[in-house]
Amino acid sequence: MARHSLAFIGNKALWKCVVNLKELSELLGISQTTVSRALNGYPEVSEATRKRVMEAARTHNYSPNARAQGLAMGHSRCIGHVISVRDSSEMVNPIFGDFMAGAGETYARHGYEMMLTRVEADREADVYRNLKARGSVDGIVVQAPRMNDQRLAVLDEIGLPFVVHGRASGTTVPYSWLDVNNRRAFEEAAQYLLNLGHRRIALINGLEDLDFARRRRTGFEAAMAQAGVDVDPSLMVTDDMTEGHGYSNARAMLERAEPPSAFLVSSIICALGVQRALDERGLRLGTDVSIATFDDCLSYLGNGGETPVFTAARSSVRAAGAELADMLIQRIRTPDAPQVECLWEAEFVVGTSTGPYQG
Amino acid sequence: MARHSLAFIGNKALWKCVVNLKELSELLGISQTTVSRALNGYPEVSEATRKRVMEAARTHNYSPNARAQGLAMGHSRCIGHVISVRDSSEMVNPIFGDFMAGAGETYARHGYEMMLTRVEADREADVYRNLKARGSVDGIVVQAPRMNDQRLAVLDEIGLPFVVHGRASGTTVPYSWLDVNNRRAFEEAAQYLLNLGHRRIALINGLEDLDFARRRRTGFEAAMAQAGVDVDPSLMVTDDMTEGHGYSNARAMLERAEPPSAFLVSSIICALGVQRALDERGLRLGTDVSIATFDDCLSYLGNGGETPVFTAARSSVRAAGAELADMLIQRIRTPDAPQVECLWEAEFVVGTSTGPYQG
DNA sequence: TCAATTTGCCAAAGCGCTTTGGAATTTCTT
DNA sequence: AAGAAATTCCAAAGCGCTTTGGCAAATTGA
Repeated sequence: MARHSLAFIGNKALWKCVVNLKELSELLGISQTTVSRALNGYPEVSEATRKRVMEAARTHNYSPNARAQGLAMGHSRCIGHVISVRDSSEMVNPIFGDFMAGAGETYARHGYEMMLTRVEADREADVYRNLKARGSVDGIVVQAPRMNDQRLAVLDEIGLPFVVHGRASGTTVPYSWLDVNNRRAFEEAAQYLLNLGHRRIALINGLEDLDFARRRRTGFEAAMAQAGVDVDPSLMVTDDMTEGHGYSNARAMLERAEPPSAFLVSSIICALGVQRALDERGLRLGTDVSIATFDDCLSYLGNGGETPVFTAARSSVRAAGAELADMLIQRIRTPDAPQVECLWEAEFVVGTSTGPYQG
Repeated sequence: MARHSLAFIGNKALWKCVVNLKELSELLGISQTTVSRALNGYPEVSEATRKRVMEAARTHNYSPNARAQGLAMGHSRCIGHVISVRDSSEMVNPIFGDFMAGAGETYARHGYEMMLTRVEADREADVYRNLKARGSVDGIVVQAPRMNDQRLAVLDEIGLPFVVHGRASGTTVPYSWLDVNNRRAFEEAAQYLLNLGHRRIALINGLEDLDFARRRRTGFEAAMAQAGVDVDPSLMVTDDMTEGHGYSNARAMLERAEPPSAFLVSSIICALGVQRALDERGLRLGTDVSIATFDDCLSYLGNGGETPVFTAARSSVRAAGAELADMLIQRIRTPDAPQVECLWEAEFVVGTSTGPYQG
């Protein structure tokens, strides 16, 4: 057990950056108890000594050992996030970085760290069990819930606090969630396209075992039904939301006898692929063919400015990360508080990617 | 200290998922020592008891508490990654997700977790100090090193093992790194464009306080010089690598009296923006104007297949993550081993985004 | 056969922190 | 001035694990 030891107590020759409570207390000639209390703001210590202690802590660069502290206090001050990778596609969700940046901001403010685990998509439950058993995290953020997701039941059973980004239709356990009103967003977007005169509208959706994708389709179908337009099932595809899939699906549809005049797409990345398919056929975006999309406000894909490129239902995934982190921390602090449910409406913005149907 | 306690030892009514070593040993009527040794594969325990112990551990869902284990052993089995956010741009690096997925794979195989911290780009050193002082991580992966990056000196000083994704020109401390040969990659790409007859070639680079961006420019300039072509400084920009910046920079250049006939771009995301600028002006990609780019092989931006869209220098950031994770674990295990330096050559692929210069 | 190993197990110390239950010391009452 | 009440501090126990140093019992050697 190589522990960096103090060469000379009372001398200046302290080991850089590794002072522990015991050493600090010896240095000050005060008990560990008092030092600990002084640093943690307990009232049983005079302001004079508190000042002295805090100063010493600063000059000697003391920070309590996180593991020891956690062991003593029974928590880890750590939140678990899980990257699920489907061995089939190996795709990493592009929203991941922005979501984490948002969450990380909140965590930092509350003194939490975030712990990441990568796992194959069907073994997530094992990871949760393990994180709980090892006490590695105090809570978990569940991303991309699926239809009838059994993960929530597992988390509920093992008693690990969690919040969900999205919702999981068909799950019976109670849980806190934050979601965008995906149904409504896509209904609205579809209505907008319909109002422009489009009838053959294609839906390029995410994988429909994901709950949000299913909701989006529902919204799309509702708008179409309301307008009395039949949905051509062959114009609805569900696929990984990559640029490549946007391209290939759009291309296939455009090659058909009756190509769509508008596309409703699940993400900007995917929409860029659709756009490429248009370009390839010499179709002008917003004139010959329209695209509306969902926009997660990814930081490297700005779709803002005066006139956005893409007509879109917009909701910041980064803000969602920040808010969910807050919700989880509340949940951890007050486990008996009622579950929180939070439905955000997407903002619909009109860009240059849509235009009236050209007879 | 709410600790879930065992209701009835010896009875079936064990608290789900929370058995500790002591309880397990009492359950088995064996000392903690022996149970611990049995589970950790020490030889001082008979095969019979080992079997018995391991079975009990499995049925009772026992996993050692990570913090207690870490405290006793003096490590955290945890690797730190830092998300730097420049308050100016607030951009999250889009390669982040894929890099983490690659690294996570390696970590999982070796029993490490990854810990994420978000921090403003100029306060990274503080975070490193804190991670070290609190003992939160056993090592760190440094991403996106800058010119004369002082972070490496800090890490070296505080004795926290680290590896670097990229290199930091002007740093004096020794360190292990893995980098793509960015200079060469851009030299090769520029040469390719030059061989196609292009002379007015624009460089849309990343921020040049980042080391890799500087190297890319060097490569570009070398190729131009070698071909005897003067570089027009106004055709070289350095900016955040977003789609928006790709668009706006390309647009500005295309509006000029003497627009470039080819673009050399720092990332596919950025290249998509350039492409948009071309479309807007009715310029055909690969015919009227050529684009060559760097391709990090992001999982959601496939540029593969028979004929890639973009002519590109290609190197998988995911593979880099996996390899760097391996390097760091080696470094932690054998701190006295010599530093490892690893230079990967990008693979140059020809796509449809480039074509001969149209006099 | 008896000493010398080896085998299989255990009690206890320690990792660095928090917190309980006092014990001194000071200050306040009357 | 003496007892009550704060105030200020401390020793020690405990969080759940690993590891040291030993002690019996089983095995071996001559």
